[in-house]
Amino acid sequence: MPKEGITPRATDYSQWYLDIVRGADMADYAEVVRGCIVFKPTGYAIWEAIQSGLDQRIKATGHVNAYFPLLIPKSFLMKEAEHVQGFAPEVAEVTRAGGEELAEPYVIRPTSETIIGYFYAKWVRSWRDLPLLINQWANVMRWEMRTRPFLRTAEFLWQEGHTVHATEEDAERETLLILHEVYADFVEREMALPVIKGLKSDKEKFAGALRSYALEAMMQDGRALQAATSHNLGQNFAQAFNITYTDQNNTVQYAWTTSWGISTRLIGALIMAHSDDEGLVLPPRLAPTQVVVVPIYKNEAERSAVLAAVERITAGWQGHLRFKVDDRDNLTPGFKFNEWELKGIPLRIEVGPKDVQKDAVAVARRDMPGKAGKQIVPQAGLTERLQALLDEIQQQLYDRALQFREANTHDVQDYAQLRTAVETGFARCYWDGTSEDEQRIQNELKATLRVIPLDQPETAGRCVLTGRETTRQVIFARAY
RNA sequence: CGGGGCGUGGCGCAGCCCGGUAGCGCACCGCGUUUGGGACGCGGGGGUCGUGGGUUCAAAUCCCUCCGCCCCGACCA
Repeated sequence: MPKEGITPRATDYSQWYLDIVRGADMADYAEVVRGCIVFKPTGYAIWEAIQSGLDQRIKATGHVNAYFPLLIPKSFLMKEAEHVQGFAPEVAEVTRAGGEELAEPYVIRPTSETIIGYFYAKWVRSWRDLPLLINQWANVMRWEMRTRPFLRTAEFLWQEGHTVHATEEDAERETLLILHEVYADFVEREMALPVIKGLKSDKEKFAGALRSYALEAMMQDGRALQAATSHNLGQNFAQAFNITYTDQNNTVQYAWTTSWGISTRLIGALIMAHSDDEGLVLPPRLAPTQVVVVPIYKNEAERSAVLAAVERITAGWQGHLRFKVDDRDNLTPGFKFNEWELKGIPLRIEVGPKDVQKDAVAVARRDMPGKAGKQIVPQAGLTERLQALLDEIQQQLYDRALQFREANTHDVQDYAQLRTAVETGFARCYWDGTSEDEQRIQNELKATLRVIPLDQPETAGRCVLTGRETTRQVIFARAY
């Protein structure tokens, strides 16, 4: 049955998204600050779960955390030609402070390559100082024309890794390590979101990078969302900021740097990949609360019996399950069912007088709304059963998203097929065009070259636009 | 930045055309009855009608100004 206040996806996908954000109580518009949102506790808890999973992987691959200033001298931004062109239009500036006009304005960081580059130039002297592997968790600001909660906000939270290496090979290895071991591993395993790993085209790469790698995911409306990026910056920033080291042969060399990031936009991806017309659907491994218990009773005698049973049942859960008992007395069970569905809690346990009598509980799966996902199970062995169910749900969400992506990815041979394919999903095709050709497709079809997958076919084919033979296959799609 | 829409209790809206006591639903507070899929009754609180100006005996309503927000595009994580 349709949820009150949630526009069905089929009616208006964009409105559905906004309804989920509001309905699940994840964010509030920061109405007084253009394009910004308040991350409410429910939404912020998801970010904390993302942070925790990523931070572990970042550290496990040898990186450490640090923190750099929010404000960057404006001149820093100007030092890398492509970089300034890419970011200048959307930076906010601080021109006054302490009641006086500043000699040099600061920009509020849109990303930190420049300020970090400045310090790295000071810190790096010898080949022995390399690699330098630092990550920072921070907020950044980009004055975007059009904003949407989580997906694109003027201020957003992210992590940005910035590393320095002695050789191009080392920098490339780092860029790919992050893509595979940190980002793809996290997004696929924890968020249950299948991704296509690949390279960005020159047109789409990060402003100032040599090469950008990215993870692309498909949302339920068939559009692409870039879930993560990892950039090999070459020597561009090393030259702009004079990051040099003395090698084993006593020769001064420019270093090679990388940068990589994941942002609160992932919360938007999470919503759009898994949720349904009943509300948010959270993958169990990421869900701040995995199990909610709703006690049901009619009178005081039943109440004490049921609550005692709940106490007994949940006693063994500590350390095994993240759970919550909804013992609010002023709301009906039906209201609670709807509320927790809206908030995406993976499993709901109902404990009523009938269950107490039978030493059973009712278990409802969020990924299978309605009767299909509801069953009565014995209290004995419940903890293990719930853990197994959570694993099953996690897998189910991943499989479902992957099937959806496969079903909506079309191999296209010519322009007419490309046009049709990007209306509903990904178009996979051979490509030998230029940046100008990409621009033309963007103008005509509103689709962009999302990614050049790392997995490439053995055989050659004809470019969807030019007809030239090529071995390079790419994904075109409309994107968020 | 171009195109469109909207500003009225916390939220969603009606009222405006045709000027005359600011209203409805939800939410909120109190009491009581309820509770296995969004409970019900009774009582109650809360609004500079976005801003500034003008017309008028009288403006939420008519005229002008400014501001803000949302949606659709181009730009972007």
